[in-house]
Amino acid sequence: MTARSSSESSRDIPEATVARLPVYLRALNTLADDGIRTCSSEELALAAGVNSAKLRKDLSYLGSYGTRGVGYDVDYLRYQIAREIGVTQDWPVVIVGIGNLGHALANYSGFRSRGFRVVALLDADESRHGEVVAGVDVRPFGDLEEIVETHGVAIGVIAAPAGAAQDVADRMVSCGITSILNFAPAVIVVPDGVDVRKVDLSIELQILAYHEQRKANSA
Amino acid sequence: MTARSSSESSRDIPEATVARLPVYLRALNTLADDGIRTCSSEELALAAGVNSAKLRKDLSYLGSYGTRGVGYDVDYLRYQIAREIGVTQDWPVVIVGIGNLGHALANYSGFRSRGFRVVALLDADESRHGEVVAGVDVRPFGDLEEIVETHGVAIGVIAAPAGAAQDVADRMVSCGITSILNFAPAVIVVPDGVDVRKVDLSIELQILAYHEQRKANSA
DNA sequence: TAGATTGTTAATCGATTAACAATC
DNA sequence: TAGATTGTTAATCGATTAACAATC
Repeated sequence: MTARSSSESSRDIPEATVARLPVYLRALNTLADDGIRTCSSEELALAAGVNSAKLRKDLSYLGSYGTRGVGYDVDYLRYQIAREIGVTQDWPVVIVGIGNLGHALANYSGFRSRGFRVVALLDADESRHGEVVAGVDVRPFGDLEEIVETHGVAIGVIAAPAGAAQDVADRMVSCGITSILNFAPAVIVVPDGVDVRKVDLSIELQILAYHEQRKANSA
Repeated sequence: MTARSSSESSRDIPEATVARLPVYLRALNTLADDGIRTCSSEELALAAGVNSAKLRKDLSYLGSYGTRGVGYDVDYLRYQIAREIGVTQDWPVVIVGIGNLGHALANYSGFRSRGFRVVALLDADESRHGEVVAGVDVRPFGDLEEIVETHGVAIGVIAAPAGAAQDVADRMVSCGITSILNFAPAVIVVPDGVDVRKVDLSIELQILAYHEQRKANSA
């Protein structure tokens, strides 16, 4: 009775599928770079490192973009996935915290090539203000609101120390940012409607250590 | 009939649980730093950002380390989780590729504090050999085998460009490395018995972009 | 038409969660 | 004993996968 009417065809794509769409997009880009114009689900699955049944199931949530007996047109599927993810548009982002990691992120070419444009680098350390990193000015944290408004920033990246992460997140939210990528090794709490994803470098190593330890024990 | 006999009590911890153990460990460290000596599953779950039922279920795979009616001893549980993960021991790691990201990883304090010791930084670029980053020498990629043997390295980190990732992984595997953390935006293929985890910075941003786009569409 | 490959079904598997008996 | 909180059960939910009908 309360079905949302919409001209959009795709609805409720499972989270696990959403997380894999960028992987498929990257694989398609690689195939395109190699001059491949058509591929089967088997070939694309191989390039993406997943099971082909899973790939077809995932793609079926987007629509029916393949041709039975033939496969997928690389360029066409690439465009459809990019559109679905939203990377056909430009996403201005701000990075807060310009230590080693912030530096690496600012220079990361993978952002720009996928429509993410770093419009500002913010740091609490006054001595760094005015510095230029990767062609972008380092500015005071207090400029956040102005920058968010000027550029229509919806996505913020936290590369600040753990102790500052919650404060940074609070300020981001109050300025209107609704998506946060958190590299600080700290849990941050945000209101409903704000998405947070986190990347914790040492957690990934710890997961490997766990399995490594088990290998050693069973040897 | 083929049950493995072992003095170890914990068996077959689900992957989803393994991935959360480091999060619990971090939360416990934070509590300990705040001088808190005992906590309930509710309190720890809050600090870790998970549901308390899930936390208790997760901990139950390790054993029975709490006290009904009382809660968990922070130090004791911390030790048990650290032991289970394997971070009570020292893990020598090598990092291959010393660009911006490799630089940031080499300097990342969260590694050392959790028992991961960067024993070498390797780079194909000869002009960087001899350089010292974060107190560690940058050495030729060809030294990998010697370093792995000398230090007993089991874990390798790939911070090289995407195009080099598979080659680096192959070399790591042939030198005896059995766990790889891959930061290169490329799928790498390894033999059975070798664990790979990957961190792709731009994929996380793309997942946020997808949700951001949906918020905009439904507004 | 014959061969190939998609898109979908349905079975299985694993993860989450609320509820509560056990017990400190 | 009464109150609190764990550890476990069982129900639910979501994700994966093999198999195959649909169809190019």
